[in-house]
Amino acid sequence: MAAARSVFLRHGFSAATTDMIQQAAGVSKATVYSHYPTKEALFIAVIDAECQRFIASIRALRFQSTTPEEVLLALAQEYLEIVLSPSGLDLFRVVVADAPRFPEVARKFYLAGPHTLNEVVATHLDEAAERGEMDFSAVGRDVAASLFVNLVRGELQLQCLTHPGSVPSAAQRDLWARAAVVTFVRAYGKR
Amino acid sequence: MAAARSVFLRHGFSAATTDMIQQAAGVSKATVYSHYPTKEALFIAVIDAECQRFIASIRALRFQSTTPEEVLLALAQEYLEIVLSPSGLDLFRVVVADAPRFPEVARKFYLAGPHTLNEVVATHLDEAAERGEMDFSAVGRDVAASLFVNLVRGELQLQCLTHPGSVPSAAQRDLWARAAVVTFVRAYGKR
DNA sequence: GTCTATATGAAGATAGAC
DNA sequence: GTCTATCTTCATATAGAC
Repeated sequence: MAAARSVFLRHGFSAATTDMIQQAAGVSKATVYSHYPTKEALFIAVIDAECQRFIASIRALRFQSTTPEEVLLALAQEYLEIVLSPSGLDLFRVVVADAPRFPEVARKFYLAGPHTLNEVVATHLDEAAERGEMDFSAVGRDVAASLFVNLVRGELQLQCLTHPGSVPSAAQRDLWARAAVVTFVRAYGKR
Repeated sequence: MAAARSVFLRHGFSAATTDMIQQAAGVSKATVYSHYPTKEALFIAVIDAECQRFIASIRALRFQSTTPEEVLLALAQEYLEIVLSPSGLDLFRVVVADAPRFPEVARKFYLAGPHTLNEVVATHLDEAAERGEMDFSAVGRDVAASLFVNLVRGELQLQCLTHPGSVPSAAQRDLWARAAVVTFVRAYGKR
């Protein structure tokens, strides 16, 4: 599994070969096929496990800051770290690339990553709204949560995906996290 | 080229075979190789041409509305139509998937699509700022332009990429376009 | 459970005739 | 310029011994 994970995340489904996986694992071809019936089944197992890791890392995000700005900023910074990590980018790449061939895997990824985060954010927005700190009546809580997540992730993720190998600096991550929070709070914070 | 475009956009580089392209074009293997030396070269030619189409469609966006809201809304709606079109989604999928193997192609795509649009939007934001209708001093004009684009594209593009075949309704596109504009104007419009 | 060895098919690319 | 036929390599998957 570890070998398959490394190979599939790096090359995607089609370009990955069972030879690579077999060599990375230090076993023979037949050993791989004794555990998983086909290359497809192994791929699905790998991506499913990776989605579980993703969910866990997102659900582990914790915030006990004071102001809404601080909560959102902490959330933005930690989320950027996850999504811009090498494995985060590789997972996104592979899932999107092979979505037409593995639609179930892609759906599961959406639920594991973006959807889970939307829910986490929506919960925090609810609390802020209840405390009277913010107001989302213009678009609704769920839409607002998704808009915030996309503000945070958008530009940097796209740059990373189209400039493979070049990692954005901590300063850049901080800049975009703050810009997203500033925008969101200006739009929905009470004056 | 038309046959190669169809096959590469549907399957990506690795899963596409020269046989598919040859059959789709109604010619023989050797004919393909008499025009392009390798599969790689054909792929690069196809994606480059597609990026040119992308630039052209973005630069063709025109707006002569009155209020900043209307300009941004028209822009958002037309951009969503481009980016959520079958060829727009396929291009994104393939470019991102094969970025590690074809980094130059991926860089060109970023410049053709997201970067070009950022520039177009930034120009309009400049005009709005000069007219005193908006104020981007908090984050800067370029960052603001990118934030707006990501508000517009974010959620729907991600859903389309992870739910292949299911096209969002016109009502959904309208909902997200309006939500993005509302958020952006609330954040940066003069009161 | 794991190995070596191999079956079987398909991929990218070319030779040479028309 | 295009075709048919073919070369070579490498892919997935399996058979059978240890």
